[in-house]
Amino acid sequence: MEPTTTVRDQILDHAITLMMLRGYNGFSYRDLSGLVGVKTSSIHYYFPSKDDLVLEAVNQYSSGILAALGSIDASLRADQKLSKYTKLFGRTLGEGDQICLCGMLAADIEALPDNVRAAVQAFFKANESWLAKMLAQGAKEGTLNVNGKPEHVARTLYAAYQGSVLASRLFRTKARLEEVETSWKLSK
Amino acid sequence: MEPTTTVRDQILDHAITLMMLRGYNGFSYRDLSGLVGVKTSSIHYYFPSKDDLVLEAVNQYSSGILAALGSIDASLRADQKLSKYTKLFGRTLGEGDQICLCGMLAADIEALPDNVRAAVQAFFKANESWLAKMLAQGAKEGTLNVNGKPEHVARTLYAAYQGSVLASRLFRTKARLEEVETSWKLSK
DNA sequence: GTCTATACCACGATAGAC
DNA sequence: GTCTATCGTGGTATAGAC
Repeated sequence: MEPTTTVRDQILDHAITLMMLRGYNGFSYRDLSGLVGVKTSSIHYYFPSKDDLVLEAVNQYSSGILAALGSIDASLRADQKLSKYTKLFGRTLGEGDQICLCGMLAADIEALPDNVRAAVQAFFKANESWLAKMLAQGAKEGTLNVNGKPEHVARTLYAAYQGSVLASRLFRTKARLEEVETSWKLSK
Repeated sequence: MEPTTTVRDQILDHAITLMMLRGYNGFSYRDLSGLVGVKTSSIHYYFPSKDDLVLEAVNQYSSGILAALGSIDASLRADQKLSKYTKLFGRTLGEGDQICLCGMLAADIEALPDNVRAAVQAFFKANESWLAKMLAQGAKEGTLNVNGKPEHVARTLYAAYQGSVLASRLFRTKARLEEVETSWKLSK
C-alpha cells in the first residue's frame, strides 16, 4: 500500500524545497500546481495568500529542524555535538543547491510581513541558544575554541553556518560548511 | 553648479540599492523608472536585459568595496584592520535595511547566469584573501584568535560577516555585526 | 538617447459550478 | 475539495517615431 500524503502536506513540502532553492519571489503557485498535480485555485483553498503559505512553511520547517536538534544525545562531548550540528546543516544543502529556509527568508525579509519575520527570528534564536549551551560545555571541557561569552560567540557561530551554507552553494562545494566546524574545534 | 551624474550611473546606483534591499526578483525596471525619471524602455537602451544590469551592478559594487579595502592602511595592527573591515561591512547596512549585494545575490544565485555567479565568486574570494592576510598577521602579532590555517579561517570569518549582516537586518540591530569582530579579537 | 505604444506572458487571487 | 474561467496587475522586452 502506497504511503499517503495529504495534498496540503505536499504543497507545503514542495513550497519549502522551492523556497530553499529560489527564495520567496522565485517560486509561484503555478510551480506548485505542476509539482503537486492540482490547480492553483486548489492551492488557494489551503493557503489563501502566499504569505499564509510562507508562514506555515517556516513553522513546519522550524519544527522539523528543532526536533532533530533536540534528538542529539545530550551526553556527547561538545565537539561531538558540533559535528552533529554540521551534519544537520549539511543535510539542508540537499543536492548542493539549497540553503536553510530561514537564511533564505532572512534575505527576502523586507518583502515579508511581520509574523513571518517573527517566526524567522524565533528560529534563529532557538539555534543560537542551542549553540550557546554547546559552547559553554565545550569551554568547560576544553574541547572548543570559545573566545568570549557563549551566548555571544553562539551568534557569531550561527552566522558563520548561515554564511557558509550560502558560500557552499555558490562555489558548489560542501567543504566550506565543514570548515566552520574545524575553526571552532580545538586539537590538543 | 549641480554635480551631474549620467542616467546610466543613476540606474546602476539605484539598481544596487534596490537589490541590496529586496534581491534580484524583488525589483523591476518600473521601480528604476520611477526613481531615475526615465521610461523603462530607456533603461533597456543601457541594459538590454536584466541579467546585463545585474552583472554590471556587481562589477561596480565590487570595484567600490575592493577599492575601500585596498585603502586600509597596511601598517596597522591586524586587530585594527579587523575593526576597519567591520566598519566597511556596517556601512553596507545603510539605514539598517540593506545587506551586501553579493551576499544577496548568493541567495538568488540559482536564478542567475554563470557570468554573474563567477563575478560573485570573485568578490567572495577577494574578501577572503584579504582576510587571510590579515589573520596571518594577527596570528604572528598575537592580536587575533586564529585557530587553524589563515586561508581556512578566513573563509569562516567571511561567512560569519555575511551571516551577521543578514541577522543584523533581521533583528534590526547592528550589534550582531560588531560581535563578529570581538569573537576574533584577543584581549590579553 | 528618450519617448509612445504595445506585445506577451506570468503572477496572485476570486467567483462559482460541480 | 477541486475544477474552469476570469480579472487585474505587473513583469521583461521590442518596434519605431522623434
